[in-house]
Amino acid sequence: MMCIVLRDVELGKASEIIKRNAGKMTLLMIGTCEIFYSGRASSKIGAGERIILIKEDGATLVHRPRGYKPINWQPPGCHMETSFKENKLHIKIVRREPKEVLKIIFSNINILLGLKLRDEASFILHASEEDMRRAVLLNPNLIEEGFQPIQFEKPVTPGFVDLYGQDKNGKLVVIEFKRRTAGVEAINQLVKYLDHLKKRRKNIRGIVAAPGISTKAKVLAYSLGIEFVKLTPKRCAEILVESSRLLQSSLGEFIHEEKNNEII
Amino acid sequence: MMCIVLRDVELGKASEIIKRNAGKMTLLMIGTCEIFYSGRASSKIGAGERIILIKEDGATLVHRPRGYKPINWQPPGCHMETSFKENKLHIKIVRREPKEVLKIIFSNINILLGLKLRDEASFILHASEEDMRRAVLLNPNLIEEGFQPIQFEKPVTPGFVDLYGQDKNGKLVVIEFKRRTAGVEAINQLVKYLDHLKKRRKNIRGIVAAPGISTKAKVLAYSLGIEFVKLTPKRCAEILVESSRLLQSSLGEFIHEEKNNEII
DNA sequence: TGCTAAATCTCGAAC
DNA sequence: GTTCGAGGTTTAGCA
Repeated sequence: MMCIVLRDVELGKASEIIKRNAGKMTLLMIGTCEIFYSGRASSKIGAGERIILIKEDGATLVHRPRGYKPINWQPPGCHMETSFKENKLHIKIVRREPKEVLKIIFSNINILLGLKLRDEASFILHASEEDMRRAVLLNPNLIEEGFQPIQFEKPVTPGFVDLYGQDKNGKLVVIEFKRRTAGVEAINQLVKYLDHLKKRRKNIRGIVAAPGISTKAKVLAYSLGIEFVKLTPKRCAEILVESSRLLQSSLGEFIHEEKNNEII
Repeated sequence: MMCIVLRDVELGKASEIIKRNAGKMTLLMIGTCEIFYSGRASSKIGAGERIILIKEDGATLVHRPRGYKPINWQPPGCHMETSFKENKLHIKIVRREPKEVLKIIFSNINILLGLKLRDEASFILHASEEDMRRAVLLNPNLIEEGFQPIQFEKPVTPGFVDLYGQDKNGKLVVIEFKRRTAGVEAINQLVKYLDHLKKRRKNIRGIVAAPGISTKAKVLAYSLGIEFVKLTPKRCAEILVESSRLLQSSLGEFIHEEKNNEII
């Protein structure tokens, strides 16, 4: 990997290097700085030792020694200006719309890195609500015995991951999927949707499929006739992997990737 | 600042250094790795050059060369294990509850940093919804002419940033603040709250104070008799700074800090 | 501990 | 471009 590594670099020189490589390399600075932000909100923080990461696409992160979140940041697509004034290095990262400015003023840089990172790998994430839906389509018994899904070309209501079907008695069923413990909102969302459907057709069962249900949601669901079915995203992921395996015998290599998912 | 800087460190040695300093130093690794995650969801990504940041509190971030968000992460409070197996460096970061595992497997480390960062400065952020509320208290005309706020010791309903008052005709007014364009949820939230209040008292005006309102929310608000008042967090922040200035003449130095906010 | 709502939320899709 | 909903959301404030 091509990279620049400088220790205790003089700020004027750092300014040059940063200017020359902005947008071309990932820049990493570790040193003492003050930070000011103004835009959708405004913030400031006095001098302290921090890690500043400025990516090729302009995305900027300021990390303190603790915590998951950056204390300040700027999204990709920002423009950077640097200057060396009064023995301090000023870095200004500007976003156009909405207008936001992040100003980092270094009084000292301990470490300055310039990196050309190569990373073409594609990221794969499993077990979304859509994956849960797909798993139930593959294995309808996850909901209950005799459940038969009905698929439509397009979901009737956008922004509502759901599944229609009928139970063993032919009664219409609407399922709402949640990847996490279902709260009151989940019940309300389903009820709202069922109310809408019931204008056209009576006698619909509403089921919330989720790994758990909160106490309040349980009470509310009971009072509204909404049912709960325990279904974990993990189990669904397993089913998706399993079905991939079955396909493997006929399809061959396609699955190789999927198998790697079973980690730990 | 005390720090370790190593280039192209042999993986077995890296393992030793990481083990020795985990939880004591902020660790920064730049190199080629594969990553696996399993927990609330599961993910994987093949080999690529990335930046891995492991903080003293266990917070872990994996950054690719582009984008604001880390591709993988682990929150503070995690436990780390490292091992050197089959010529590769394995780092496992484990969260107890919920059970989550992040596995980083390095085939190469270009740069390894160990940092003892000192950062005791306190972070100050302005222009929250609470700031908007405070600005209206200072300058009630922001809502409308003749508006008079009524403050209670404690908010009547927790988890609802609002303000009571009466208009020039003495009618009760409830204001909900939003720092961004108000959507349908904002209207629903206020209506829900008003419905609750109306059990005791009729004739209440509901106002959403926000920098804008979405088309759907506008229609919904109109149909429900909810009013909209344009109010930007920026304007509110200005008012708070202004009022600080007025205080300055009598209070002296307290404001010095606030003035620094006007950056750009 | 559990729940609720905010966040400089970010991100992506649908309209 | 705007709006809307999901997110491994995270985080903070209370009951």
